[in-house]
Amino acid sequence: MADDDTGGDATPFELPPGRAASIRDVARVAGVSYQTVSRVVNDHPSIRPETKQRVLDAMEQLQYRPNRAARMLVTSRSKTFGILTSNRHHYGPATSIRAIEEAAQESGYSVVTKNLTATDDASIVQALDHLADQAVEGLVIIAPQVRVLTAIERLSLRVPYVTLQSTGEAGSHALSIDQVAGARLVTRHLIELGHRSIYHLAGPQDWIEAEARMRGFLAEMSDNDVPTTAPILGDWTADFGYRAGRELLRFRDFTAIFSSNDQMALGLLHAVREAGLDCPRDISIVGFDDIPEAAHFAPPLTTIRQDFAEIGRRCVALLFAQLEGRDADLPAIEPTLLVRSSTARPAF
Amino acid sequence: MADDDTGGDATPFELPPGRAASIRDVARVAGVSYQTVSRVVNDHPSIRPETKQRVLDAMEQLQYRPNRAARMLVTSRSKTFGILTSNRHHYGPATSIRAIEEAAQESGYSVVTKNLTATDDASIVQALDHLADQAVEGLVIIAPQVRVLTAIERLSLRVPYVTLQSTGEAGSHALSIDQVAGARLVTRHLIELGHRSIYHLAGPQDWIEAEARMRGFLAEMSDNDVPTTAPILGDWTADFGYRAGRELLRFRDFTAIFSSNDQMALGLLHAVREAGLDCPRDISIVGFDDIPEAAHFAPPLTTIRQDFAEIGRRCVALLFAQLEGRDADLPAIEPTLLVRSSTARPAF
DNA sequence: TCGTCGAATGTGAACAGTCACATGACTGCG
DNA sequence: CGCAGTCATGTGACTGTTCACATTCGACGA
Repeated sequence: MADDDTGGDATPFELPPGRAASIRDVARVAGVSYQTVSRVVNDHPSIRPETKQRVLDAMEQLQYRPNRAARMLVTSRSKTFGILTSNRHHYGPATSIRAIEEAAQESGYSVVTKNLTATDDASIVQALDHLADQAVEGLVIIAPQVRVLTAIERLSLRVPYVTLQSTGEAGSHALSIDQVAGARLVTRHLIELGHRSIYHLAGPQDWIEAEARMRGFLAEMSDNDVPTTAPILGDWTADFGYRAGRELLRFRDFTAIFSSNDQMALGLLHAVREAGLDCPRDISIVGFDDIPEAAHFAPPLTTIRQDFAEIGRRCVALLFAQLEGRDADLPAIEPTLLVRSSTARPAF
Repeated sequence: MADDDTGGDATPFELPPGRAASIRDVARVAGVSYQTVSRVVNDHPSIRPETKQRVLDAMEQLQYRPNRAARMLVTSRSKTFGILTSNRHHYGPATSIRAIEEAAQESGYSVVTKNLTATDDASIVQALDHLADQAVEGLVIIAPQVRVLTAIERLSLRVPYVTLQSTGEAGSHALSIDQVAGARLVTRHLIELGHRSIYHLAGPQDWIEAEARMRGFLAEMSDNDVPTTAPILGDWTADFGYRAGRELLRFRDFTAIFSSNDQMALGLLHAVREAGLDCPRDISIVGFDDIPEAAHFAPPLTTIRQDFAEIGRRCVALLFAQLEGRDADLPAIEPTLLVRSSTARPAF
């Protein structure tokens, strides 16, 4: 049953050196038609196990690799998602990206990330353009989202997209992680400790999560009838936190600061120390994100932990849902409060 | 001159809804052959400016986008580089990745990053496989490099690759950033301050840069006839630094520690503080990398700054050099020492 | 005046897959 | 015993682009 194949003679079949094996080469070696090989590759049900094995062997022998380009061309599906990110070295985004990559790959998708260097409209458009060139089938946006969103509208990209954080308004585009709830959580923690004058060091306001955290802060404060001052708009960096802290400490008309992320909180801590004050004795500071370093700050930072990996996974799930035209309604992920040593009752 | 085109009548030419415009559609609208359109796209020299404009207009009108897949198929060039990374959220790698993406894109290349979750051989092979599926033309490796390198050998990948850090030995594959020099720099700094018992908290030894930094440390120590103890092998995390610090402080038979990266130094700082000691009065600590947060540690960290962006750019340059078969000999980048407040003369 | 050259453009065939349809063999049923 | 139906496999056409090779046309030198 084995020696009836076409020309099963001494020629071990070698292909021209430069070229990689194609489906047809495999077919020839296995003694079947190229279509059969294609069926094996896509494991079509009706194929004899014996034939399948023969094809598999041939593939092994020729080191066959399906050609993505050809498949992409004919199916006009790139099996690629794009991620638009701007500060990827931040812990949260980076963790999510990793999870996205993994989840995507499980479904045979790959991921192209594009970094936004500047946040002006021109570079946003250029970045989206680049992603469009890759024929991405879906988009995850971890960037100054409001601007990107309008750019997408303007370019009339016909691609499903997901923003990493809840917009509070949008339907299937936004991932409902309750940033607002997280912000309320830390704020309540401070209030319960007895703080009555609390500053908020916010993130850039074109970031939806920055805006959501700020909303949560303001809501919790007003719910508890604590008067608020205008939030300070930062840029996520420790440097900014430091400078803001120095500025703030010139007056010292507060007992606590809620920083919209952990990096800025680090800068704040630095400024407090430099002013000869002690956190948490004189001033309580809380962060947001729980980066792996936060536990080793001086003092270890009270913060909000978010499950960034889970967020990433959900991004992919949502994208697939949109691709398949169904509505995936994922329950919101609840952030958790991590009380460490940077918060205490106010001194007076 | 404008109304002599073929059939410039009332049909505005619309293509079947689902399909995107192809080179042939553009050709029809512009009244030229598809080859001419192809020439315009690749800006071939001999094409009449007038014709070119007509084609350009048609492209604009149809919102034409060249189809990557088709081009890839026929040229068998993916115009894609792969990055294999393992701890991308670390500042250094992340910064380099961004620079790589940018530099690549300038030459019309895109970048696919693949994250290594586990560092066992199986997942390395799987990751390389995934990258190979994308038909990447070059590879940048930011990962436990020695293992990856052997995996590449074993898979007989015929792709030029660059490792982010100097191996000290390899030729054109390795990027010569002088890790050894950097390590010598900090070590000398400590020695010059008067330290004679210095511990080294190293990175995982399958990371080439970890190994190089350790080599630099040992070399500088022995050059100055300072006796050394065996380096402690860490995992780059602040958590590890903290635990190692606690362990080390039980004996306190040293006056300084050189940590192979800033994160571990942060953990060390934490342990020192917790032991009721002061850095730098009791113990000096130095890091490596100069992450943006290092300036805000308690105390601000003395460390080695590396130009990660420049490294990224060079990766791409090297890759192109390898692709074109020429030898690019880039001068090494010299790291610089940043003295902040975590180092001082030893107390006794 | 004619062949030659180069510029500008067109034609056919590849590239490596998938899809729709066709074919042949075998099974089960009336 | 013939016919329908399924299983296993094969054939031809098509995807959007580039490459190698025509073809046309005007200019120019012999």
